[in-house]
Amino acid sequence: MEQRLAPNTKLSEARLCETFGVGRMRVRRALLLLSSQGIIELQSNRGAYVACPDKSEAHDVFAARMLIEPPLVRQLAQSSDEIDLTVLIDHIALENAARAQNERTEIIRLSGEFHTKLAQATGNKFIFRMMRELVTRTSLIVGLFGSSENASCPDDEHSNILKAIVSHSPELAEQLLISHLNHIQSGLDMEARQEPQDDLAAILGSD
Amino acid sequence: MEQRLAPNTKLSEARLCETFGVGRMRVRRALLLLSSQGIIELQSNRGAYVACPDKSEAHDVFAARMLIEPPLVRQLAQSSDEIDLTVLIDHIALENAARAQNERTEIIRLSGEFHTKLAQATGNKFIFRMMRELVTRTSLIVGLFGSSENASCPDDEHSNILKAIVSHSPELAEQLLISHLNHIQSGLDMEARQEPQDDLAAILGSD
DNA sequence: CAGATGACGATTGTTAACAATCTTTGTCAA
DNA sequence: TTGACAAAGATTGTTAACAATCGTCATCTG
Repeated sequence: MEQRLAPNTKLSEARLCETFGVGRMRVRRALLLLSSQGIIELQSNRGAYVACPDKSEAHDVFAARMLIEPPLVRQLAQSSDEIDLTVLIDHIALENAARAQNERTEIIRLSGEFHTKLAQATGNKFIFRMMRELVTRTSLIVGLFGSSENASCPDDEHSNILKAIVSHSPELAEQLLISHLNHIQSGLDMEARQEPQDDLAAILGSD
Repeated sequence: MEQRLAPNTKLSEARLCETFGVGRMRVRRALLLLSSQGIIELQSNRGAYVACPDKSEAHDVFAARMLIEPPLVRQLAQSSDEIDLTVLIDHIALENAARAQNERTEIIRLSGEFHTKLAQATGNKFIFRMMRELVTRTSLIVGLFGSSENASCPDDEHSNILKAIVSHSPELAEQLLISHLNHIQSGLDMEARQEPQDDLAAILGSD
């Protein structure tokens, strides 16, 4: 969930085994699950490779989010009384703290997590799972195509969206989120893809 | 994809092995994938059981579909020129044929597939995968809570939705789909759950 | 007789050796 | 030098035996 592995990196079973100190069975099981989530790609008899989304896939991810998230925040804004949003308020604080200290990695992670928690706030397991998958993929894409500076979400758009939700302004919340997604997408440079550096442990936390 | 297994049925590895004539590895891999899709539930050291959605899960599934599908068909209706809808037209024909011959199993299967193909028509891999998962879960639920007669989708609502799409009527298409989902949901009897009969091969087609 | 206890059988989880496939490297010939 | 070909090495896929866990049933005790 942390985006720290160069796309197309080969994940050899043997290496993963000794890295995590587990048997090959566990590794293979984890790889299968990751591939079912589209995070890695399993090539028969050739090994596992970190997914490398292309331009078209990036477009699809944002199209899917543009389809789901606006109605989602609209719904949240309509029924935000029965819903616990303290988690999100705390989350905004975390984001600000990370931004204050300029911890780029943490900022990116938290930026994605905001949207995931937004979905989680609906209390709907399926909506949550769908958004988590889309956010994960978005992180991959931002890591690939994002320019170094504004790779994270623009400063306090999250805060504004949350404010619109708690103040029961569905239209405003929806509009802010649409703008937000557009900002993220337009912050990408679809041509020159840059390689992030390695760091195994992060993405494979789920043994 | 066929809903032919009583929920809570235990899927023993040994039995699956000899049923499909494959090694235990293949079976375990398939079970893991099915569990990641929420179709079965893996209990540690206790085996795999067909998922048994409860009232609350059923509610969540329909809420999720209600969130996604209306914007989806609206979008399809707006941009249906650049999109190939012949698959869906053919599909309607298949549905009618099955309905004419009163093949209940086939009707249910095709009814779900209509919605999946609707998502596929967007050409968006992620939207397709999300809808397929939701439709699969819906099939489980309809099989559990659906009364025997109207378990399938009402007669030609699919046809009307498709017509609205091809005639570029986003609002109409959206409204028809909402009604359609409501019809399905209100056709469920959330109290008395009835047991479908067994039939292994269907759901596990993906070895 | 009710409940607890322990052994047995069945099922799942794991490991390690084996087989199959792919990649690389080295050799040879054009 | 370049290309094809073949052998060696490395990696993945599979199988089968072993270990661990769970459920059941019989037995024992209060």
